[in-house]
Amino acid sequence: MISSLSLDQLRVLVAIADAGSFSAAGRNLRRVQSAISQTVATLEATQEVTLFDRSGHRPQLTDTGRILVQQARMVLASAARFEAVAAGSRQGMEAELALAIDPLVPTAPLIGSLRALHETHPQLQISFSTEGLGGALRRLRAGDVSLALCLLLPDAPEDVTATPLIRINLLPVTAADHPLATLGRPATRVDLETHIQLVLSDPANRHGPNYGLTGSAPWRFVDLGRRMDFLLAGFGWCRMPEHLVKEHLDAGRLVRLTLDDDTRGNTDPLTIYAAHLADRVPGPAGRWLLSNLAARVAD
Amino acid sequence: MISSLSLDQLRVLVAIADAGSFSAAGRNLRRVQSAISQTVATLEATQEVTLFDRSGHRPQLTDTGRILVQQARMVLASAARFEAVAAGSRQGMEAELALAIDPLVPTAPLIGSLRALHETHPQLQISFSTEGLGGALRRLRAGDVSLALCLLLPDAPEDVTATPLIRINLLPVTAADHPLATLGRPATRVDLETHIQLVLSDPANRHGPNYGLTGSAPWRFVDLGRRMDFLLAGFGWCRMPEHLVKEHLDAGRLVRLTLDDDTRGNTDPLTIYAAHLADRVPGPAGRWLLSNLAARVAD
DNA sequence: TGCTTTCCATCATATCAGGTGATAGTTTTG
DNA sequence: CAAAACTATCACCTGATATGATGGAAAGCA
Repeated sequence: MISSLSLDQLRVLVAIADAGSFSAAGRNLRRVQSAISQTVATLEATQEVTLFDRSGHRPQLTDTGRILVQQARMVLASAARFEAVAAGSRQGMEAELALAIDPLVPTAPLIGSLRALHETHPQLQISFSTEGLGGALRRLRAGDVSLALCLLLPDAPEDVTATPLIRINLLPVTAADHPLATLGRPATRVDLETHIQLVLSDPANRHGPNYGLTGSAPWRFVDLGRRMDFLLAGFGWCRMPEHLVKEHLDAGRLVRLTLDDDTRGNTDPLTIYAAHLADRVPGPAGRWLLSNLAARVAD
Repeated sequence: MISSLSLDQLRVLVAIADAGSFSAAGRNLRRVQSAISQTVATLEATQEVTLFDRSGHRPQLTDTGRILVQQARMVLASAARFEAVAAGSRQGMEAELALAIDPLVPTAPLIGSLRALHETHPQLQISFSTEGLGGALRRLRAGDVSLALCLLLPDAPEDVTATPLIRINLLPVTAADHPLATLGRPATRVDLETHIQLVLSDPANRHGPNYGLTGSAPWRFVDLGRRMDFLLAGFGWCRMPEHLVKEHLDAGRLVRLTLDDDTRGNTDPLTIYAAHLADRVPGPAGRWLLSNLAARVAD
């Protein structure tokens, strides 16, 4: 046998440390004292350590023994976590919750909900991925994640079930020193097409549809942060979620564009959906997260 | 039995995950395949979980099973730490190393040595205490710590064995705007006695000897940092370790006092000793730390 | 397709770790 | 000094578990 150490030996050791004597530990564990004595003896023999100092009346933990009791508590704690995970999945709890979210999803409420989820279900492993636009849906379809927070444009697929979660306003904006900012009248399609549009695009699908594409000279970005850098630097215009540009608008670094009727078609609020595969319903933890998140964004 | 989970079950579970099949795991563990099969069955029964999907040819880990394998690895890792501690103490290694240091001991080399000690003996628990002057020696005598880095003034006690470790220069200093700083001649005993001396004193022994006490109006401090604050604020003068005031001297915030022959008696370098009780010799880790520290301060 | 190999579940049997109960010795308590 | 509490040791026995054999199913191979 590679190692003869057993959890039972550790349980006995900790019980002795807690109870204060071999006999008391035996009573707590419902074993006779001799069994305790013997377990300690074999533990000491197999590990070749002296756990108790027998010179006095009742055995006293040695220095080594005290440290090993601490170690034993840690082992038992991790064993308890093992059993907690088992108990969780026994009640139908998924063993892990894998999430994917699209870049446009606001992270503030998500962070709060994830923290609350971890506190409620400490043994649940949570994994999280965010990639370019469309990545969340792709990971959902690939089976990598069980829950996606994503857009469903241009069309709602058949194989996923989605519930609306948040609506975010997209505002056409540009830098304060950009020509479009000083136009003095609503921008027409021609105005827009003569300037660079900074678009988010699905990196895996470069020639597919680009949500909100109007102009003809798009620069393509995968992540919002980098697009924001270019936007602030005055390289072009784009539609941005209201909550991300509010501060810049207030500070005057960005300005909101007014569009004429012709180009206003796709300025509807964008809806973020919580989606899962139709044949793979989220477990209790996933549903808990969704309801918590829904309550949080309702504020 | 409170919990029937055993380390052996976890070893088997992990072995299967590593080997890829029950049979291969059995070969690795030198048990027949039926023993593996049975262990898995009882683990699944007692925890009431399904670890393997038996629908295919060879059992495949379920989602829950995968997570539980991860958990099992963590339990086994902590069990391995338990055994590492036991193995360490089997070789005479102390189970924990408790240190106490006096405030004047320079911390820079100590931090380096402690980090190296932790890398060399990861399973060793290191505890560390620093209190007022004399506190290290007191904790050593009380048996709280096995090793003290401390002064041995005014006299070397009989019951401890000490080896010199570092000599630190004590410089009489005061703030640049203090009257003593602009004296223009070596300070006499009378000069010093008319000004406040900022002394470190043993908080447990307020009326005992105060190392380096010259003046008659001492302000007593327990920690060096606070004393430094008062020193810089121009409240008085004191002797400080060279390495702590070098920067302030260079910057002109503090100035070194020159003393006349009469008061120069106790300006000898102060020796920091590594001390242990004569009847309680440090183990390998303590000796390792001392030699590493000695090499470090030799630079 | 047919043969061989590999794999797993099940069962009866054997074995051994470990729990039980009794006893003796020691220290503490009153 | 007696009673109580505690531990070590021993013989004994129980039960968990490893073994070995068997059967069936899937996969590899010619």
